Amino acid sequence: MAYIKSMESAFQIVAEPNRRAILSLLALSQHSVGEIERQLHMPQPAVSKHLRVLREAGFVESMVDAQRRLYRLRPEPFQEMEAWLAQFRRFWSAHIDALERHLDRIDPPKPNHGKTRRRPNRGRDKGETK
Amino acid sequence: MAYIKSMESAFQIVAEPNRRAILSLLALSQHSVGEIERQLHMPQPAVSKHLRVLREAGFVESMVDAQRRLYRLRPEPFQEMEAWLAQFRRFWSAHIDALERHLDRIDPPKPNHGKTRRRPNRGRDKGETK
DNA sequence: CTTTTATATGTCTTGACAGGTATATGCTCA
DNA sequence: TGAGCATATACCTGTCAAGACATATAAAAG
Repeated sequence: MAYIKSMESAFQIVAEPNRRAILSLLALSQHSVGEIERQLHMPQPAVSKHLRVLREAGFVESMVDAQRRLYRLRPEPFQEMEAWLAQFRRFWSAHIDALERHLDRIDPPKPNHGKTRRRPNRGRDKGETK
Repeated sequence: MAYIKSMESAFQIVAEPNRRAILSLLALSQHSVGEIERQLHMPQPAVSKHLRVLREAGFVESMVDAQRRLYRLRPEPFQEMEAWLAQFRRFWSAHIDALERHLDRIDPPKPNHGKTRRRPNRGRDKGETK
C-alpha cells in the first residue's frame, strides 16, 4: 500500500531490549497495553511507542477490545530472522558437534537422545581473538 | 580504557546492515580486511571499525598473517540469537503449518518434500492489524 | 454530560553511533 | 634503514532514536 515504510531490518527492531521484553511477553499469550505496562514496569507511553514500532515492522498486530487493544505476535519477521541466521547454522552446528564430542569425553556417552545428529568432523579449533 | 563494555545484545550488533554483510561474507570463508573492503565496496576504516565491534561482541576472531589479519566467525553469538528466537519458533511454525494447509487447498497436495514436518494443529487465525 | 479508564501521540532533550578524513602502528622487503 | 602496504585508531560531525513528560483521543461508567 501507500506506506513504503523505510523497511528497516527485523534485527534493528529487535535490537531494543524493551522491545525484546515485550515480544517475549507476547510469546506467552496476547496482552493489553496496560498489562504489558505493569508486567514490565515501564511507562505507558513507552509501551505504546514500542508497540507502534513493532506493529509497523509486522511483529505484532492489535485487536480492539472495548477501550483496550490486545496485542499479539505475527510470524513473518521471526521467519525472516531465522532465514538470515540459516546461513550460519551449518557453521556453528559443527562447533556444537565439537563441543558435544568434548563433553562426551568427560561425561558418559549416553545412548543418543535423538536430538542433534553427530557427524564425523575432525580438527579445526584454536584461535587467537586478542 | 578499562571500561566494562556495556555488553550489548547480539541483536544490537547485527542491527547494522554493513555488519550483517560482513558476517555473511565471513560465513563463506575467512577473509582479510582488504578483501572485505573490496568485496563490499566500503572504506577500510569502516571495515576495521565494524570488525572491532564484531570482535568485541564475540562474532569474529582474527588471526595474524604477516601484515594482514584474517577474520573468521565464532559460533557463540549466533547460538545466543537462536536461543532467543527459539521461544517463538513453536508459535510461528504453527502459522507455517496453517499456510501450508492453505496452499495445499489451492495447489495439489504433492507428496511431502521431506522438508517441514506437518503437525495436526487446529484453529487460531484471523487478525486485524490496522 | 462528566468523569474515569485505556491508549496514542507530540515535543523536547540527550546520548549513541556510523560515516568521513586524517593519522598512527606495525610488518615486509629492498 | 627507509619505503610501501595493511590495518587500526582518533577526532569530528550529523543523524536518529529512546526516554520523560504533557496532552490528545476514545470508549465506558456513573
